[in-house]
Amino acid sequence: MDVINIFVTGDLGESLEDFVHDQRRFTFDRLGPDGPVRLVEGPMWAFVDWVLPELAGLEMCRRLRADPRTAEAHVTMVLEENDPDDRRRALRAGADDYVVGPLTRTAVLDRVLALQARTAERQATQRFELGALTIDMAALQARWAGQPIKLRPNEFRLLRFLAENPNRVLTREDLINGLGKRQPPIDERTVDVWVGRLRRAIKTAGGGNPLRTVRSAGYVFDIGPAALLPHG
Amino acid sequence: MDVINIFVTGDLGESLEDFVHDQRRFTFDRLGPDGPVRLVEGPMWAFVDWVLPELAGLEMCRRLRADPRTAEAHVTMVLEENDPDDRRRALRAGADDYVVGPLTRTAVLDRVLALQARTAERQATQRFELGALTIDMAALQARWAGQPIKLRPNEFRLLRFLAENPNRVLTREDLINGLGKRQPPIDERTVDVWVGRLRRAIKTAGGGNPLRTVRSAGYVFDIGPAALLPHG
DNA sequence: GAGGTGTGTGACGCGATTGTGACTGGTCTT
DNA sequence: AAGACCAGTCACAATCGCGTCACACACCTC
Repeated sequence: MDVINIFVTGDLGESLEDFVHDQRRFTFDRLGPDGPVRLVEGPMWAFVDWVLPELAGLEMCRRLRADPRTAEAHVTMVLEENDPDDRRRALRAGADDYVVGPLTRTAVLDRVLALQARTAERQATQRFELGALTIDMAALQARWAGQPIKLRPNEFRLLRFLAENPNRVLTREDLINGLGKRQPPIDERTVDVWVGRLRRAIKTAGGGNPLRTVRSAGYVFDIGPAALLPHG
Repeated sequence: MDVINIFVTGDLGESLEDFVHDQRRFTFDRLGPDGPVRLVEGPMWAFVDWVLPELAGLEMCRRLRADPRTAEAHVTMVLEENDPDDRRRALRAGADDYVVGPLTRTAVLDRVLALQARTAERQATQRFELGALTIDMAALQARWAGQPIKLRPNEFRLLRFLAENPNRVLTREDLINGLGKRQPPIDERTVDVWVGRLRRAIKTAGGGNPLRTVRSAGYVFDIGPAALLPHG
């Protein structure tokens, strides 16, 4: 079973316990001024308060990055206010991203699961599943609930690229670049046709429509974080 | 097309010209002791030599940070040797990072493109959590207590801008400018309609009303204890 | 070369989005 | 109490964005 180690500063540590969700075990630990209280194996996620009793959050952030035991951790800075300067400082101090507080259990799990899904699925290059959809990279074959989807080469590449970036709006430009079609230059509206054809192919195989249009922006492959969280 | 403006000190400036790579246009300029020779729009990247003919690199670095025209630039210090003390001094003087020279055109581009990609990735995963409200910039989606809010493009932009400046009264003019609608000129009363539509959308998703009207002034996104609670 | 498949593009039409003017009701001033 | 001022809301028209289709062209197969 996967183990995901979450470290938090501040009060949240007390109210969280180890538990299992979705085939993964989560452990929660406190993060003190001298680093993690306990050494662990596996991926680490750290949530660092902007203001700490003994130490500024930025300094904590830098220490995490400098310490080889924690240098690889994914660090999320917890801001109290949405100040652009603070955001910039946080990222510069080594944070990978940030949320604007207060930090709740939902916020933590939401964040970890969403980013986990995004990065983990991408690394399992051979075959990955997103809901009812299965994509087999080796066989160049996609299935919906076991039913094969008849896809043309370009449609498969499109589906693959969208599925590799779930829950993220990809502009038409992103998609053109992502499919490696920069040369010769492609009209952005052509992407609409690609998506239309892909949707029809999935539908023909009895599938739903995981591709959401975001007006005046692009397209997303939707797998809602709400679907991952039972308690909501 | 994206434009990336690169400023260099020292000799490199002569050998570089504007050119296009990877769908982006790069412009190269010299950085003199009095700052950039030319004013530009768009992101700026500065490469500062550790040793300069007229000026120490550290001092140049501080000047860049102090000058509002260049305060937002991404500053890379070019070191001759990999001395830890120098690196620390460079970062403390305001540099964002450093490379160990000599500086070649390839080094510059690699650096800029790599950092570009990383910050783009980070910005793409940005997410605010303001109490019950979640704004996911990657998915271009807002949620209230986990419940998706159905927003039209303009409403999303408005919510985003308000949430980026919480607890601050924004005039109708601020909002029009903040959404980038200076051209063609927009009637200020139109903002009232925007706000009305946004409020209704949040309410439809089961949310409260974090948008407070400030009579004869504008609107505020309220992040008070009351507004934070679901159904507040 | 004939037939078939895959793909990019322009055109068309529908529905969503959005700015605006008008009306309503509330609040403050005198 | 009357008037001035201000914000919420509605209906409507103009515009915009997207889905779709038919077609042209580039391949491949036999």
